[in-house]
Amino acid sequence: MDDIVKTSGYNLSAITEFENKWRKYWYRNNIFRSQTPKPGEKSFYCLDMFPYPSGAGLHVGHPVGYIASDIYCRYKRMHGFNVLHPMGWDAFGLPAERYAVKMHEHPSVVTKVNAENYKRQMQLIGLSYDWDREIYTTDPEYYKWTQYIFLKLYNAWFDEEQQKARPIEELPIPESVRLQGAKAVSDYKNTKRLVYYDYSEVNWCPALNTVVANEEVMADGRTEHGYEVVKKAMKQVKMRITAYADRLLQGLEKLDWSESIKEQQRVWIGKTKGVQIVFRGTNGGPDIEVFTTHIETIWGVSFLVIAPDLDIVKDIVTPEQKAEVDEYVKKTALASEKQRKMNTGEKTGAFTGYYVENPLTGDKVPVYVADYVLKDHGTGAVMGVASHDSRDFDFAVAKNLAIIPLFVPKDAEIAKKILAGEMAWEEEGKALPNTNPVYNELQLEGKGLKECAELVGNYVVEHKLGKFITCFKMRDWVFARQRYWGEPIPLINWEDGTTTSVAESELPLTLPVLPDNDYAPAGDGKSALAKATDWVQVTDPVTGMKGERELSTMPQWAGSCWYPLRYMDPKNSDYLVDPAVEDAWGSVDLYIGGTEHATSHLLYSRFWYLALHDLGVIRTEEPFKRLINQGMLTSYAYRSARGVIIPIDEVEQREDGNYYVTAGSEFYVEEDKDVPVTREYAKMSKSLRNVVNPDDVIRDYGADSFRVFLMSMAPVTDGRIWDTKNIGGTVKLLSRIWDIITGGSETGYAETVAEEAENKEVSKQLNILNAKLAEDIERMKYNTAITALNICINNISALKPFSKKTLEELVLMLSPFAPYMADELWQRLGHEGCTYFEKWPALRENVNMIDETINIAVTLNGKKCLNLDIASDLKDDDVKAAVIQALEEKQGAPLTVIKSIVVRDRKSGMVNIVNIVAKR
RNA sequence: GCCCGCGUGGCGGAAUAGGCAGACGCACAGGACUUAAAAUCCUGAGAUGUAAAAGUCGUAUCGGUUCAAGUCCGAUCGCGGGCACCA
Repeated sequence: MDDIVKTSGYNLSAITEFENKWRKYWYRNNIFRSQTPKPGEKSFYCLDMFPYPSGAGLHVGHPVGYIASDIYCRYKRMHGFNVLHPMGWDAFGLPAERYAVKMHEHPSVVTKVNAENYKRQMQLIGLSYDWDREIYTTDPEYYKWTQYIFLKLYNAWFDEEQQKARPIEELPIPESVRLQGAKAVSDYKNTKRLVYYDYSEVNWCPALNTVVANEEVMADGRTEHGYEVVKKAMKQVKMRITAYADRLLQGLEKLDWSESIKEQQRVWIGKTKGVQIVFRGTNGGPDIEVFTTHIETIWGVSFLVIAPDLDIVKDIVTPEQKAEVDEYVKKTALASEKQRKMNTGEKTGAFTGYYVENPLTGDKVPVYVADYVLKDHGTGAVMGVASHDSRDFDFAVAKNLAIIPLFVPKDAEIAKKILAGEMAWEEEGKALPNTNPVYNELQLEGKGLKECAELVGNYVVEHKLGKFITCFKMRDWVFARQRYWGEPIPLINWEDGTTTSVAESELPLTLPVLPDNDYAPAGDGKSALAKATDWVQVTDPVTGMKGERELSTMPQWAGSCWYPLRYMDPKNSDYLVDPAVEDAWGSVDLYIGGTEHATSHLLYSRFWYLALHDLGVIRTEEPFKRLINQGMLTSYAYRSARGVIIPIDEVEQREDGNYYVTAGSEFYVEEDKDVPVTREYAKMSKSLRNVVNPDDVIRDYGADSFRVFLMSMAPVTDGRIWDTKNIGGTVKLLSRIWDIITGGSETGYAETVAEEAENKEVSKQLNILNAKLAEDIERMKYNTAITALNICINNISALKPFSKKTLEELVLMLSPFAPYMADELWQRLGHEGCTYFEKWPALRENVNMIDETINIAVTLNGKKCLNLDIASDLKDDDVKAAVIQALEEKQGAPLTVIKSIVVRDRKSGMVNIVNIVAKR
């Protein structure tokens, strides 16, 4: 493996030696430590999404983002910025708890072991984290503040008028409530808090014996580990994130995030505007309100559908239909999330026997229950318009209900089908004639969909039949897990049915150690905490009333919602972050991580910041100004003819280009020795035996090569395929630089010349490199930055000897990418300490960047026909004349020029292309 | 089904704002050095064509705008990601 690194003095033993040396130097001297910025000091806050430290350690894919941010930070540092670049551990979570259950050991033990391993690997790579600011979300000194924030939100309500959270004491209590006494007032407050209890259906996972969040349920209706999820009503702690729907949506506009993440959040929030309209009950029965975004189709309503789990169902169902409806309601309630989703397309339902009246036509409309209508969206009731909604169409077909066409498109074939009731039409069309008086009063016939929608909507609102409303798809956040390994929720439920919060002074409310170290859930959906009876049972010292602590813990997202704040002031025991310190750093300037948190962490975190800002707890409103999502790293995986997955390092490529199992491997089978294995690529995973560990790569090639290689493969945001055998090009580049600087000297550096004696071209090339690096690092295109380094080396390597200044500048420009080597060379050049604190080289002045003659392309009538050398200082007219002369010479005939265009490079102003349009 | 993104040599990728497509690297071939190999250095290469040139074709496909299109517009196909009965 190590035969690639064999050139010059840049060989593996030397690399290992100096990398170890500098690693010790950096971390022992704490050179990456940062201090709170002083007034007027330039600062930069760069944050990596902190990892959950799993037992497997880092594979080579994880550091893509870490190295990307590290290069950026080192570059910023060299530009005089005070850089905050911290790292910590999102350490609560299921794997550690499962391990603890199995081993009968407190989960903090394995958590610590795993995190230490991650830290070791990160230091191996040379990441410039300030480890003095390391945090664990599981540390009581940390989760004390998570609980503190929880209490702030619990003791707050959302003022719709002001569109902001306010302390619960400021909640206006209606006179009618006040008259009913203290208990009524308290209950009223509880319905308004940002944190509240709610009996609601949750995703219940029987296998894990816990509740999981919507975003943890995959598209197939299972958890990410494949366990089945069913619906179950439970009393849950929830957070009122929906109150912030509008602000979360609007806030996106100001953020420098990828459009795709913003769009995912927009879709998740799911804002829709429509009309809520009342269908009057018949025979004295209740009215039903529906929400629709297509009020213009109200003329085509042939039925109404309500969600089976709405309370109103039992009030409207007729005696004759009761049996059928009851059975349907029961069946849908039992159906798992998965079954429900599998049913897409096939419509089922039951008739309630009840009728309502269409407010515009007066028609009697039958009411059905069907599970394709969701209780939580709008009013949980929709108007069935079979001809203009594909779901309603399917339902109408299944139940043999009327299909009333209203709009048809120009296309005659389609129009015919719509009129025949053979298909639903959901796009633009013209309104058909109708005998309804209101329809004709509004003169809808012949008008388009949108125009009709406006006319009908306004009519409905003016006549007080309905109102314009806005709906959101987003639901409130179920903020509880029936698990042990999470932050305890600081609430107490008393025997009189009231709930109080733990006093701030009692925080942190720490997790109790459980008897016999038994961390398995207590069953019945209760977390393992139920077993800590001493901890759970509380008695009010004043009244003697008994109570029980909330048994569920916070979801894993809790700690990560606010962690950027804590890094600024990690040891503050008086407050989560000193406001002055928060002001000094501001919010995160650059946040780097994967896309998998698009609608979870990144949304929850924004929600907490907004609420905390409203309540005056923190100063900033948005956590992350710029977000970069690194691409996924995949790796090849090999499968033998027998279907066995072969580990990546036990496969070799033969001359025919195919891959075979290496002789001597335990997977080697004599009969198959000439049967190629198939190659696929996939995310690194144990089961595919394609995991590459950075420890191994660094052992074989050094950390600098690992860093540069990983960054050279593709832009940070793109996916990439790891293939160790391609690392040779990177090693070669670094060794060429090494040779240029050292010149073959054992401990010193190459022979140098005075600056004036150096080849003029060198200055030009260094300036080109410098400008290119600045540009590429800023937009995080490290692959082209490394290319620029390569080009520069190619262009100057034959121009030695160099000045010492040149050698120094090269080392400094290399430093963010390959810091170990840069520091070693820096020392060889006679400097004390490391490059981390050095200034990035300035562009050299008085360097002639322009050659005397330049080569230009000439196109005739849009087609390239020749290249021409011209003096670089010619004016456009002279260029044209020269070009036309050259063309005429080539053709041997005069040219009738119609038009001529001289294109100059935007930056240099040099002629690039000349295009001549001539008569043929 | 809907939304978003992307299709460039054998491969990873470059072309930042419509201006010489294929930079740079990997892999490959030839040469130098070497007893030999490795390493290193030099040279070559989109396809087609030619003795070599010239020429022709070429950024998924078809069409359009433009003096000029990988880049802009329209349609089609393919791949990747997200959402998924949200009325």
